[in-house]
Amino acid sequence: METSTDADVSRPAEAVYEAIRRQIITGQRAGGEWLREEELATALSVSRTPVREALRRLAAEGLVQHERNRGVRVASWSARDVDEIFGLRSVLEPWASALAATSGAAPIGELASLAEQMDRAAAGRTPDYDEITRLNNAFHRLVLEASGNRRLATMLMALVDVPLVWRTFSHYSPEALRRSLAHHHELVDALRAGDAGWAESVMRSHVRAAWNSLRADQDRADGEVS
Amino acid sequence: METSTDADVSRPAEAVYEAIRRQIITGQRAGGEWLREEELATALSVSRTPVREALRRLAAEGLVQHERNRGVRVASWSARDVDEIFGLRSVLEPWASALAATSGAAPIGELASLAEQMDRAAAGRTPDYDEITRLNNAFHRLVLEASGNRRLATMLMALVDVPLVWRTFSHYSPEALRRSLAHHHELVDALRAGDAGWAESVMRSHVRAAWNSLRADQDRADGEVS
DNA sequence: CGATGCAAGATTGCATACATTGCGCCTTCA
DNA sequence: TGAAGGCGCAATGTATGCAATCTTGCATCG
Repeated sequence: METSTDADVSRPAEAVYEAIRRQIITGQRAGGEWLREEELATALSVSRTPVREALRRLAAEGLVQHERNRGVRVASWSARDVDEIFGLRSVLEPWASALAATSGAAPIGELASLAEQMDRAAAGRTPDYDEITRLNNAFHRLVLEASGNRRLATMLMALVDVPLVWRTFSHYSPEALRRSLAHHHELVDALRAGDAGWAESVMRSHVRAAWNSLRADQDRADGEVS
Repeated sequence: METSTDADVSRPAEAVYEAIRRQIITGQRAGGEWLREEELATALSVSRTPVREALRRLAAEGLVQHERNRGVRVASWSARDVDEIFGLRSVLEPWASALAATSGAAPIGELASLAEQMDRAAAGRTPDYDEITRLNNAFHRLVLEASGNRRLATMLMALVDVPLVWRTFSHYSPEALRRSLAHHHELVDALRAGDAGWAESVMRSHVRAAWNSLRADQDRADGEVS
């Protein structure tokens, strides 16, 4: 599923995929916006062929929607989508955490370091939400990989990346943010202790708290997320 | 994820996708076998373009593996793959069943009918495994759709379809087969009763029993599954 | 004035031609 | 005789051209 980091940019198809993906996730492309093959091709200095390939791939991941003979448009997310994604995450990520706790493959040191870095990024008067998001993603990714189930990791990473569009952390209240950061530390402790039940429970709290923050924010702003 | 049934065959790309998929699932293409674009194109009377599109799609679903500049080969499944897939199913399908029990969207009548048809297909001296498999898939598909979570349904269907390669039911002992069929009826009852906990539990038993049957068979035959 | 039909433009879908990469085999040299 | 290097074939990756389809604007008719 090749998510954001690394990837061989030397091949056009890969570079195009990364470029378009980036534009969507950073919000440069609004939800519902049409992605024209020709336009992207000229902008990226390639032909339509690799562009088409990238778009099909993004469609498979759910970041764009493909309409036959009409084109591809950036996916727009409804409250239902949020519920579906967080529902899945609230089932799968706790399980992944439990597996990671007993697999012995969890990189405790790295995870602890990431948790601390997030603390620093959140300190001060104006939290660096982009940095927090980046670190948080890396954290979750490591946990998933430590589960030992590659398919689980692949499926979940696609789900975890999608919400990037929502700038999740910027919706958090200061208190919710502090709690979220504390969860990370607690999860590290649970993993270090090899306590599957504890790890599972912490992660479930973590995901459901995030879900709730987003939902609370939606109720105020209502309507489409992206 | 467009699985087997329906789908517009009028468009070449779709027809090609279905054709290749069918060849893999029916076992006409062995695991590890190379799928040459040119060969498929001439065999299906289209150009390489739609063939490439179909192959990329199959790669995204995990049915084939793509090696850069070398080609695409049919995925070969190890014991680890079996564990990963059934591990995921044993977490997600019970949850889907619980959702279906309370959503009120479960098509009880259809499900009951499918369960009975499976009984008939399994009766007699020589069970019709292909028919049982087809009905079983339809059954699981309906349950997933009734969960109301489209992403969950999509993700799981890809997982449920993959084991078709393994001819799961032909590995069952007569007793295991009877139990599996009984599970279907019990699940229908649980759904009819709207008892989420019961539905979840039955489905978990169902999946884990299937997992065990496959594993027992593997221990005897050992080695690669496909 | 509104609705319908049609035609032109735009865009995707497919086919084909060219470029690039990887692999195997043969040659050659130590 | 074995290993290293290069050449040639085959297959994928990319570019481009053509056909089919959809949208849109305008003209025409009721």
